Amino acid sequence: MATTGGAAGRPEKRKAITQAAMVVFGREGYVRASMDAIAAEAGVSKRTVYNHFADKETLFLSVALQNSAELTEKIRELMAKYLDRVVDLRQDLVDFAVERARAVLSAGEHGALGRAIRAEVANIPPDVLEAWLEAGPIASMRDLAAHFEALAERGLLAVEDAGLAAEQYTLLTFHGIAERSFWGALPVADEEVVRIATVGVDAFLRIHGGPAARG
Amino acid sequence: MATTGGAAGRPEKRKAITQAAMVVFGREGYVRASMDAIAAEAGVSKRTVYNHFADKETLFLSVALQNSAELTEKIRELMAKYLDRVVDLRQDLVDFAVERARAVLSAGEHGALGRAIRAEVANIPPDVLEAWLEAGPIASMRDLAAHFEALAERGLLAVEDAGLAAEQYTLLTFHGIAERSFWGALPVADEEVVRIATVGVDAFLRIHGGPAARG
DNA sequence: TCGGATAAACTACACCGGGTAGTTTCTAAG
DNA sequence: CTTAGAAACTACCCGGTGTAGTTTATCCGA
Repeated sequence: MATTGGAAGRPEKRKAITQAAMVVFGREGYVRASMDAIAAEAGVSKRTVYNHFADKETLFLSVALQNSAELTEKIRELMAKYLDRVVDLRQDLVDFAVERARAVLSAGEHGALGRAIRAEVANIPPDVLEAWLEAGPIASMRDLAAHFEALAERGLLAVEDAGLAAEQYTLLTFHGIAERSFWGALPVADEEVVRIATVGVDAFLRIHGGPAARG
Repeated sequence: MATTGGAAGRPEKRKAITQAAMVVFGREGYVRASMDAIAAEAGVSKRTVYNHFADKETLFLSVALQNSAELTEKIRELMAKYLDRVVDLRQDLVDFAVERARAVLSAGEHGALGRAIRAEVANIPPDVLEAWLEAGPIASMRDLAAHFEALAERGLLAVEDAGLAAEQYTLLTFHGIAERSFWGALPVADEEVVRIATVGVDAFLRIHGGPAARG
């Protein structure tokens, strides 16, 4: 019987499998990826893969959730680094936008799986999709909103709806690049990332710039 | 020999095939879609499909380009309707945003194929991808920029870079919904579309509102 | 205007090669 | 005795081709 959910078997093998699954699913997408390829990438027999995960779909969804949580954590660290102790608001907002774009879209790593999920959205069970959103994009948005709230209390931003501000910041500084690079599938020049982030922050500050930021 | 490029065979059959291909590719995605399913959907034998299109990839790319051009034309009409003779700027910008979102994301139709392309971007020949972008998103952006330019000359908008304004308008009024619905894969309540468009336009006018729009 | 000949296009169906998910069997090692 | 590895096996589906027969459009002669 496959130990689909709980931790079973050698943990390091399981880790190797999930890591390999992220790589292969991210590179090939769900449909194209084969269990043989994942087993090979993990340096493990296919039997072992099926000992840890019931089937292809279970493996994919499991890895997707894990990846989503990891990325959220990484972004959370970036926020702590750039938005906790703000001195130069505009510069810090630009730096965070750039680093986030790099973290999500830089070749292969975290964003690739997100692309696979977006491609498969119609075939993902609603509750799993919900969980993925909650652990990923929604969580990041909440974190960002909390930071904006704090900045607003310091008078650096003028926001009545921090959630809305977080969304608009993300749209203006990130989604343009994400769309242009097709969520990391195509490379984007780093100067382009910086340029878009800068322009986006300026626009954002026009909307939500606080008293201290208004000319 | 397959008559891949030129018009050959019965035109109505060819039309039925491209139409069916749009439906099936849009619903299943490139990899999952089978040529059998497309032939069945078209009410045509599989051999006929291969008489009109050399192979699956050719059919997909051909249909993608056609679809892209059609959608661009549809959006162009919406711009003509809402942005040619503007009287109430804010209302017209909202109306256009809502109608565009409906046109692109409404269940199944035009946006579905775009999703398939975004999923396959890594496997699409660069020159074809370029052509798709040029006939689709880039063309629409240019059209919108031209309209903004005209509005700026009337003093309704304050834009120095109309292209940038067009992008920001699109981000603020459209991409939020597109991302939330995964480009039409999941349904979105119409009130939500209207709400996001309205909020987006207000933000946009904070950035680029012209003299006549400033309080 | 009509009726059949002709050629192109289409259909139905079997078929091939290749690839995949998932299972099983057997073997080795800790 | 438990766990994993290797590899073969099953059952299936897909892209694409070959073929033989059928439909459809076009044209030509009376």
